[in-house]
Amino acid sequence: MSGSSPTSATNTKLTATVPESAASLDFIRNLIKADQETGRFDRRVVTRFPPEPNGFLHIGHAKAVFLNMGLARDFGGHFNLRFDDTNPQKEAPEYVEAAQCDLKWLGVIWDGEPKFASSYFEQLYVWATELIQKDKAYVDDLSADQIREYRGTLTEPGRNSPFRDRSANENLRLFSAMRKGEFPDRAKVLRAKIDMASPNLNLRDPVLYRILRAIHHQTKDEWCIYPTYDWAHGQSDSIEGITHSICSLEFADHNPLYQWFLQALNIYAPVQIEFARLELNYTITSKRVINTFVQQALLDGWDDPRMSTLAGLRRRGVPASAIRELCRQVGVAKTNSMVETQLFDHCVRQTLNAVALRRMGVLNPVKLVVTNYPIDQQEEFLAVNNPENENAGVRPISFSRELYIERDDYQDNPHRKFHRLAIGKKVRLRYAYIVTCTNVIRDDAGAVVEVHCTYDPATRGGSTPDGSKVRGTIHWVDCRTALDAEVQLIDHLFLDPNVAHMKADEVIEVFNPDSRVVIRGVKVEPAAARDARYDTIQLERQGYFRQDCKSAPGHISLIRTVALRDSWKKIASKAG
RNA sequence: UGGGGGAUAGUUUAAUCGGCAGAACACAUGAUUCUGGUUCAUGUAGUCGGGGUUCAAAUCCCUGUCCCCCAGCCA
Repeated sequence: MSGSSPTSATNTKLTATVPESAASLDFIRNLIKADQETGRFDRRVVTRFPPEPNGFLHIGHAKAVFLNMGLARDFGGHFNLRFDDTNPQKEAPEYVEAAQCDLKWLGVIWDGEPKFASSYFEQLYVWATELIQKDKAYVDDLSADQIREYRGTLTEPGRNSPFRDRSANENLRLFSAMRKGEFPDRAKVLRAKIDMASPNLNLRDPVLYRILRAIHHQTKDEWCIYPTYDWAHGQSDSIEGITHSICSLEFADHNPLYQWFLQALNIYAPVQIEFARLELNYTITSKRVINTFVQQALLDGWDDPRMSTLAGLRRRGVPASAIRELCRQVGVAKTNSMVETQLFDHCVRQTLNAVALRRMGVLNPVKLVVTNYPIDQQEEFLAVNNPENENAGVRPISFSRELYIERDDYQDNPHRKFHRLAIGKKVRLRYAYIVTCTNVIRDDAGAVVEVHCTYDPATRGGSTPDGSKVRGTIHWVDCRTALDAEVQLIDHLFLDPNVAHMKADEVIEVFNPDSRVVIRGVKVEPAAARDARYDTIQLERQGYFRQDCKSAPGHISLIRTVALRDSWKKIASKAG
């Protein structure tokens, strides 16, 4: 700190919580650390997460929220949730609700009550009149089209509006009349008087207020004029005492305007820092595109399990901690970047591997008959719930003469490295017995309808008392106890990894029609169906699954969160 | 082509004052394994180009190239 010794518990905490041991901090943490060391901020760090409630939160928001909350936590500061609700035409109360629900699920804890930019409307109005009195704002009668014309272009300066030189008194009177509803929607605006020739277009007399007769989800019909983002954002930050206002790269050009307002009003000025937002390949977050897809019934809704909305990821069975881990691995920088979904999948598997209960389920069943097993006999084996965690315990699984196994686990003429069933070959039925395939029964078309095996009673539990090695172990479920289920196999929603940067009307062209494949006739052990309702489970050798919370009551529909890594696929494809 | 931002393995990132370019994912090979999972070991692979300063440059200087953002009364 600035050399003075800490005198209060608060100060002690502040210095003590600066992350110092960390080998490498991101550029924002380095900046804040430097700010604290030079005493640039004499107060503790305050950050905020400021979503507009105009849609569902997605994985990109997760990065922003973890960054802002992490900053506050790391530096012993304060973290606000604020809804930037300045455009009632696009916003709705259900988004305010959903955002809080999604954030809680993510494990985000904000300090105090959620804030709303709309609760600062009166103060913003007062400040606007102050600007007018200082001859720094004026009421403009130009239409939106005319304002655009007058603004000039990237290379040509703009021209002053003919209404730019109205007197402060006239502006005050007109602005007050705007608020009172004396003019039709969009008839007039309040603009800052800055510089129509500025090379930064944001400084060419930006609009501060527009007339809009819309019912606002928070302020109802109290207002018919609404502040723009630029006018509301910085002052809201200032009111909340935000020290570091973190935003995404595209707002860098707004920073001079952000500071201009605060200086003109002579009020506390936070520092704005821009970072690159999170983009995932094969993924889109555009609200407009998502809406179009929902309307065309290509998507279930905002919580479609193929989507990278938090609601979609949650429904898919992705744990919140995996999203946090992804954000941690991705880091924070100013370089535009596109993260591979493989990294995300890795984070999901890593998290789930440690905690997911192992269960057995057969996606594409064929019957296996243990011909030398007594017809009336049934027994139970104990199967471990999670080999990564002994404390997860065991569960009983039922075994009898007729089982379901994966159709793929039998082959007529197997590749040399195929370690599963073929006539004459041995395989271990997981946790049960070693069996030897004797023959298969076929239908008229030649398709296998039953695989026949004999079992060795000495191998009970799957052990090999004679010390022999059995390479293959396959999963199975008992026909007597198996439950019918369906499974939703989720794949990329789009076929083009760069879809996030495509034009909205091109996106439809790369929609992946196989992004959700529903498989029926699946057989699962009872515990699988039971546990998948509350947690994401692993179906051994298949992947991680979660009961679809949107499916009909009593109907078992498991969404595959992510498949297991599969090195056999590579071996098999090499062999041809 | 006005302004702003950026460029380190395939991807995302790290590198204190100018001092051994380091990770993770992906990929490849092998070992272990009652999940072709997990775990472990090993390997392939990088400083945008060209000059300059220096014993020493990802880092400093000059110069060029490429990418992203900005012309909403959206945020």
